[in-house]
Amino acid sequence: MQPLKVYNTLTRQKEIFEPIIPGHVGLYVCGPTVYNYVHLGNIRSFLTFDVLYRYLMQTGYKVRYVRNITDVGHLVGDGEEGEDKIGKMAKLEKLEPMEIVQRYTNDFHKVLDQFNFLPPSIEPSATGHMVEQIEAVKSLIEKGLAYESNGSVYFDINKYNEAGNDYGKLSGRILEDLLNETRELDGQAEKRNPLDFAIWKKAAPEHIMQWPSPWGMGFPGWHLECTCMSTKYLGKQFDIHGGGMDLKFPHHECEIAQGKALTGEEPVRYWMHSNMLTVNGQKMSKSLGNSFLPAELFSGSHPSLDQAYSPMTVRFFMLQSQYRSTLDFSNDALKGSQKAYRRLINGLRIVKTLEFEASETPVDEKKKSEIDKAITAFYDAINDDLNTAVAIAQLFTLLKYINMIYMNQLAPSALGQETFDALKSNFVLFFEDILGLKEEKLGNDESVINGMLTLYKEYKANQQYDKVDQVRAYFKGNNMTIKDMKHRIDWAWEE
RNA sequence: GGUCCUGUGGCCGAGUGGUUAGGCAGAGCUCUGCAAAAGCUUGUACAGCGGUUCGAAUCCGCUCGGGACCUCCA
Repeated sequence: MQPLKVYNTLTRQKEIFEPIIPGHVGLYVCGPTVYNYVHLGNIRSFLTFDVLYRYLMQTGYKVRYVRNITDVGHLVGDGEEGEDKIGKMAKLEKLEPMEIVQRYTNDFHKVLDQFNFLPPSIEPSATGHMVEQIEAVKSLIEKGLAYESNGSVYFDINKYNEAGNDYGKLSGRILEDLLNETRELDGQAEKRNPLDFAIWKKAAPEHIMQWPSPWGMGFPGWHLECTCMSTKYLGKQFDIHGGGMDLKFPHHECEIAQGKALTGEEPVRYWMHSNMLTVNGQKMSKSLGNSFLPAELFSGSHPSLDQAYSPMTVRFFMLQSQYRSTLDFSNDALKGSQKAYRRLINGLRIVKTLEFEASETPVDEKKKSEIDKAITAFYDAINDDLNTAVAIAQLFTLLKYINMIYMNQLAPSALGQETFDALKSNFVLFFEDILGLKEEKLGNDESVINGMLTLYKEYKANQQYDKVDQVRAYFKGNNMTIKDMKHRIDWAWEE
């Protein structure tokens, strides 16, 4: 089996993952700014790191997974006129800022739960770390890497680079290029260099979220919270930092600068970025107005959807591509995923009931070897920078054998006890524990189903075919289908 | 304009220079009262043009198309 490799944005290549402390992993992922509902694009990046988190734990690491909640400091614009996103929504909706935060945090948690994401180990909020942020600003000023200007404090890019650092290395920016392209933004006059970014912003009197500081009333800059919280909970240097591609610049670039400036250490070993979800080839984003809310997807209420799609269908759909590729979102693609996902959950139901039976059938080395290979290939795929698409392909190989055994087309003993057991346990492990998929109950409870199934058998035995058809129609009406096999009769979720 | 990514069969989507990715849809077969499910078989492919190579979807160049970041965005 291959060792785990991840694509490190910092070095632009896949690297073998080696934690700083053997057996332990510190993982930080940028969470949402809770001023609005999370949309589907956001979900993709949380999904990527949910799978990573699950897999790391599965392979025996003790993982501390920190994912923040941004509840202040994220500006609508960048200049002096920039409004805090939370504050803006609070004004619009005539609510306390913390009501906004609570409402959308609740929604966020609900949606994540629907998608079967594991909760992080720590979920810190920016407002809960005001002291740390103010201390960080003080410290940066003392080090001469930040300066106060008209009640705001800015990070000094030139000083930082003069000290031997390389602002722009993560996103591949060249300082002069950035300077040439700088636009006329409000508040630039306060800065020594147009590229300097705010670590503390002076608040106008009417600004509803503000805190006292040595520089007057204000609020922290967006990038600072992640630096403070990751350092506090994971240390000066930690293993993995994740987020969407669109956060590379400026957010993550600024995090590196702040971290390095504060502690003298490179804050992160492996930077991982998930790619964008697209709609008709274009990035899904709130500002473009082409984003889908999870709730709209689950109900099918979005105008461009022609049916509802369940959370697990969507999760599966996203896992069919590799996280560093863009993924295009469409009805046709989702329908295909729904069918494929239901085939797999039918397999999941079946595999849990399969028992090994010794028989005269000799071991079929070819089949045995194909299963063993698929299991190894699954791990190799995940280890190859979380290639869930290739991993899922292995699941279908395993599914084929599960179905064959179930349909009496293959005797368990043809695989030998060991491979049979591996088939059973790994299918469940891969599907539920690593990919984080689960069976969704689509219809009635089992007692009703079993009663109807008994009726079906009776009608079938009596050759009452019109009644048989009625029972079939009942099942179909409940998202199920009858499996009328030679040796037994059972049901499955309709695909 | 700068930096970077990308163009795979009807659709989605993997692909480390030579060996079937996979899924969905389509066709045929087995099974079936008829179906469904399941299994088996199967067609259509690497944007275009050059180059490197014994051999390229994969490397290089050019052309055309799509996209991302450079401003808030996962």
